[in-house]
Amino acid sequence: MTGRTDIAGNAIWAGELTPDELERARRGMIERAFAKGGYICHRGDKLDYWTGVVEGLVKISTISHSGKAMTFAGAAAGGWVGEGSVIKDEARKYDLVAIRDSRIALMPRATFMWLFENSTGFNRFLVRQLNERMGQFIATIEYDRILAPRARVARHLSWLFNSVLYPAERSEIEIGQEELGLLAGLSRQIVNRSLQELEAEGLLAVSRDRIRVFDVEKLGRYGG
DNA sequence: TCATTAAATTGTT
DNA sequence: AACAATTTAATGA
Repeated sequence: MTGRTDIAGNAIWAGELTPDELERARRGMIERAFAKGGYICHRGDKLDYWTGVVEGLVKISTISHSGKAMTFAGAAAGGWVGEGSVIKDEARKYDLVAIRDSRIALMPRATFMWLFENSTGFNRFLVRQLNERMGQFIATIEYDRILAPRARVARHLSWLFNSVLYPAERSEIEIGQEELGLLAGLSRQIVNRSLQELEAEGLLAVSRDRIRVFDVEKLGRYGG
């Protein structure tokens, strides 16, 4: 950890790149630490970096005109966000907030654009990711008003296990109930009750700071 | 290794 | 939001 980690080499898109491209990606890559509650960027900022979560948990959110906080998505370790703003070279349309102490990888816009224009593998990754997120946003629109808290918790959880966004195979994730509440836009109490209900249905098992999922498929379809 | 205490998280109201 | 119960981490005998 004192010597610098190979952020690029360990990134989920590293496998899509040629050795040459990967070497290029390594250049200028920065890693920064953010404390719990810290803003990685605010809406309106012009952040010239593509952002990856090395360790920790981040939420992508904004404050609506009515003053209500709204979370679009969460990003756990291994997730990368913000390519839209980087590609279009425009200000961020949302806040990036660390929900817990996190280590964030930053890829300079110049590097990102080079990969974007030269690496087919990198583009393959981007298309997959954008396509996957599109599906999530559509789901968000339909469920946000309609579905019960239980279903919201279920879907947010399933997203954290999304195999496209987080290729690493795993059956459990380190996340507290308060953190999950921040992601889903629900109070800790509601999350607690919802998790107990989902557990009673045999979809998952909760323990301290940890949730083990038995049926990701079912969670994703929950209530829909 | 075990016991004690402090801190963080979860369960309830 | 407040409070109790539970789990974990840290400390020291």
